[in-house]
Amino acid sequence: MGRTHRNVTIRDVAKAAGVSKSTVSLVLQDSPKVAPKTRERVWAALDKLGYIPNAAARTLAQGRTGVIGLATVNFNQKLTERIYFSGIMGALLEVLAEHKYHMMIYNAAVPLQLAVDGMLFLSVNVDHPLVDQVKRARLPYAFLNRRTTDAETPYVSHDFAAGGRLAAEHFIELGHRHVGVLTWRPGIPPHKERLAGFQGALAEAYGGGATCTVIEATDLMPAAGYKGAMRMLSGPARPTAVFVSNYELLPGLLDCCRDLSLRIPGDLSVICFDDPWAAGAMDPPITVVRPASEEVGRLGAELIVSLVEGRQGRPAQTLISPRLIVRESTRPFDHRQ
Amino acid sequence: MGRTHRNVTIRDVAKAAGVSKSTVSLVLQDSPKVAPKTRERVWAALDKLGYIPNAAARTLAQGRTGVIGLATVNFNQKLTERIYFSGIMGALLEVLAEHKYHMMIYNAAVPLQLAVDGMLFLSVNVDHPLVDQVKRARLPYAFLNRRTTDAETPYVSHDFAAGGRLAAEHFIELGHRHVGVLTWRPGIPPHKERLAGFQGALAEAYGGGATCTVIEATDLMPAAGYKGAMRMLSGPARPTAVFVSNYELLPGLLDCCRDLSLRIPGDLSVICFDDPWAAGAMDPPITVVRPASEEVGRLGAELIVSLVEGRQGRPAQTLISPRLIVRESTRPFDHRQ
DNA sequence: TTGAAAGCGGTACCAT
DNA sequence: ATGGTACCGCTTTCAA
Repeated sequence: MGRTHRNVTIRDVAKAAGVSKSTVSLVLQDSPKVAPKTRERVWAALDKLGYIPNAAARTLAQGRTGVIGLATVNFNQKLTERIYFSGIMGALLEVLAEHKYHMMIYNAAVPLQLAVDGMLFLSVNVDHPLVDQVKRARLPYAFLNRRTTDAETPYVSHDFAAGGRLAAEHFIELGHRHVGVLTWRPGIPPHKERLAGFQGALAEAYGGGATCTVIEATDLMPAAGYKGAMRMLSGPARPTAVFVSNYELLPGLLDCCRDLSLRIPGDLSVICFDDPWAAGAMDPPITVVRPASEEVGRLGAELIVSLVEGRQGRPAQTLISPRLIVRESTRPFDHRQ
Repeated sequence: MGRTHRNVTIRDVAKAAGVSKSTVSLVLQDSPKVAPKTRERVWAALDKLGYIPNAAARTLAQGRTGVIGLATVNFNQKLTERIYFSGIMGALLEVLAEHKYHMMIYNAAVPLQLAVDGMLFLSVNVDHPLVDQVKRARLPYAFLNRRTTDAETPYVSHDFAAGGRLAAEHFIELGHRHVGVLTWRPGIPPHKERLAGFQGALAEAYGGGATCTVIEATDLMPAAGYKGAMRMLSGPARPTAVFVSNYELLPGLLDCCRDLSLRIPGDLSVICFDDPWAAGAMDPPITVVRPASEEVGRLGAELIVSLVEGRQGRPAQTLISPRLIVRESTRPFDHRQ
C-alpha cells in the first residue's frame, strides 16, 4: 500500500488527450468555453488514467482550501466523551457540509500546519497562544463556548448565566429557600457564569433570606460527585434542592441519595445543567437546564463560513440561552417537613 | 477579518535577512548546515515579520501532509451522538497527536479533496464508492468497525459475535432458557454478528431446548424501544432475560418494565450491548457487554500511521473482543416463578 | 556555508 | 476554443 507509482497529473491527461494543461483544467472546472468534442476526449483520458486532483497544488494556486479548522487545547478521550462535544460536532459537520467545507481537527499538541480557510476555537480561552498564531496568519476565526469582552471578536456561546438563573428561578417558584450547588472548578468561565446566574437570581428573590451551599467536586469522576453530594447532604443543614452544575456529577449525587435514603423529589429536588443521555429515562426523570449545543454548532459553522466568504450577514457575537426542561425530579417545597 | 494583506513568505524573510530562500528554508528545518550567525539573523527576520509557513506549498513540495483523514458516510447529529463515535474519536486524536498527525474529517456529502497521507473509514462498507476514490489515489487506508472477507484489506473492528456470545453465555450460566433479543436492523453487519453470536451460543448449550424471541425495533428512538419491549414482554410467553442489542433501545425497555411493573432483575434479567453513560448508576446498575471503542481507535490510529510511514510492524487485521461487565440487572433464573 | 534554479501540480491570464 | 506561460510558496538538488 505504499506510494509506489507517481500519481496521474493534469499533464499526463493533457498528453493523453492531445490537448494542453489549460484545457484539461477548464474541463475539470466545467467551463463552457471548451468544445464538446474536446471535452469528451479529455473526459475519456481523465477516466482512463484515473485522474485524482492534487489538493495541495490546487490550494496553492487558488489560495483556498475548502476546509475549516476546529482547534481545541486537548482533544482526548475525556473531551470527546463530554456531552457538549458530540452535540456541537454533529451540527458543525452538517452545516459545513452544506457549504461544501470539510473539517480539519487541530490538536494543540501537534505543531500546527495551517491548511484551512478559517478556524473555530472550541472551548479555548481567548488568550491562548494558539489564537495568536491564527491571528498572525490572518485567518478568519471565531470562538465557540467562550465569550469575549470586546465587541469585535466573533463568538457563539451559551448564556451560561441565564442557565443558572433558570435553575434558581425554578427552585424559587417551588418555594425552596435552602438550596445547594454541586459544581466543579468554579473559576473557569462556563462554570463561574452558571454559578453567578444562579446566585444572582437567588439574591434578587430573597435578598439575604436564603442559604446556598456551594460544594466543589475535586474532579468529574463519579466518586467525586458522590463525595461532594455526601458533604452537602449528610449534615444537619441539608438543602431541599440541589443544582448540579455539571452532568458528570449527577450519577454520584443519585447514588448518594440512594445511600442516604433520600427520595427525589420527595426529600430533595434536583436540577441538572446539561441534558445527559437518558436523563429523561432515569428514575425519576431528571429536570434539566439544557444548553443548545447543536444550535451553537450550527451558528458557529454559519458564522465562520460567512467570515471566510466575506459576507457580513450574521451577527458576530451570539449568546444562546439554555432551556429549562421540567421533568420529575423537582417539586414544591413541603413546609410540613 | 478578510484576507487583505498578502501573507509573509519565505521570500520576504530572505530579503529581510539578506540571504536566499534556500537558507531560510534550511533554518526553518533546523539544519546544522547554517552558520550560527546567519541562523540568528534569519530567526530575527522570521520573528519580526511574523512568518507563518504555507502548508499547501510545503505539502506540494514534500509530497506529504501530516494529516490522516477520517471518512464516514454520514457525519451528522445522530452519528456524533452515538456512543461509539466519541470513544473512537478521542483515542484516534490522542494517538495521532503522539505521532504528530492532525486529522481531517471527510464528509461523503462534500466532493472530496484528498489532502491527507492516509485514510480511515469509520463504519463505511467496503464496497462504498468513497473507497474506490481513495484506492485510485493510491492512499493507504484502513477500515474501522468493519471487517472484510479478504486477507489483505487492513481493518480494526470489534468481535461483535463474541460480544453476543458473552451475553448468551451469561444468561445460560444463570439458568435462563427463555430469552429475548431486542435489536435493530439485524441485517447490517455489526447487529447481524451480535445476534448470530448470541443465538449460536444458545444453540450450542441447549440445542433446540430454548426459546429466543427476536424483536426488531423500527428505529432507535426511545419510543421504538418501548414499543419493541412491550411486544416482547406483554405476552404470555414472556422471556426471563433480554439482551438489548443496542444501547439506544435501553431506556425504552426500562420504561416499559416500569409500566408493566416488572422488576429488574427480579422478574427480568437485562444485558445491554454497549456501556452507555451512567449505565452503572442506573437503578439497578445495568450489566453490559462493553465494546472497547477506545482500543479500536488506538489500534486504528497506530495501524494507519504504520501504513503511511511504510513500517510493516503491526497486524493489518485486528478484531477486539468486548468485555462482559456484570452489574445488578442480571440474576439466576428462579424456578419457583 | 550559501545561492541559483528546477520542480511539485495546479490555475488563470493573455495571445492566438 | 485552445495553447503558452507565469505564477502560487516551499523543498531540494547541485554548484560555487
